[in-house]
Amino acid sequence: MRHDRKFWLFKSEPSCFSFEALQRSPGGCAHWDGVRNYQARNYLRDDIQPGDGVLFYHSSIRQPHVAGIAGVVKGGYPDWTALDPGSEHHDPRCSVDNPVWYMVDVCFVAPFPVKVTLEEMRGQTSLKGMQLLRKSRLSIQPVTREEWKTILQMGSLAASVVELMLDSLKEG
DNA sequence: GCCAACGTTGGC
DNA sequence: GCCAACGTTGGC
Repeated sequence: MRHDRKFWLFKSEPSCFSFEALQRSPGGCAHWDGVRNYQARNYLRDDIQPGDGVLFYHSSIRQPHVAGIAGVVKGGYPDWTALDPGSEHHDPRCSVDNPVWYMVDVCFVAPFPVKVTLEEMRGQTSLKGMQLLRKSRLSIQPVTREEWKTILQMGSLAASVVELMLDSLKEG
């Protein structure tokens, strides 16, 4: 069993890219591209590894919530949308030699039988330390194993089963 | 739609 | 390298 798995929360506006859209993507997988914040970039480039668990969070809607679980299948590599003049994420400062921005690949793992809303998370004493509930507008945030387990429990997902699914994702 | 929080830009 | 101005995020 792997002991170095990390956990993350990825934010997305569902009108832009939803958890359901990830599920419908080819193979249930997609590039997590377009991130244009240095702190988030550093996590993508340096820390996020295949097999890591992702809480897929829907932001900027009436009831913000964690919609489900995704898994990382490919660690950080250059985000080519930054080089594409036709992309809305184009960044003219970037080149092949200096990509600046990075992305990872994620795959659908499991939806929450019960969506975990921001409001419910705020009500959980054990989640008081979560970055999401404190300051950050950061779109990629680390999540502790304890926070991960609490949120899975709130959403009626068995953490042990999800870990097995993340293991199998990692193995291909 | 408002606005607080906060990241980025650019003049000095 | 400071910091004011400005832009963006995202909950409400």
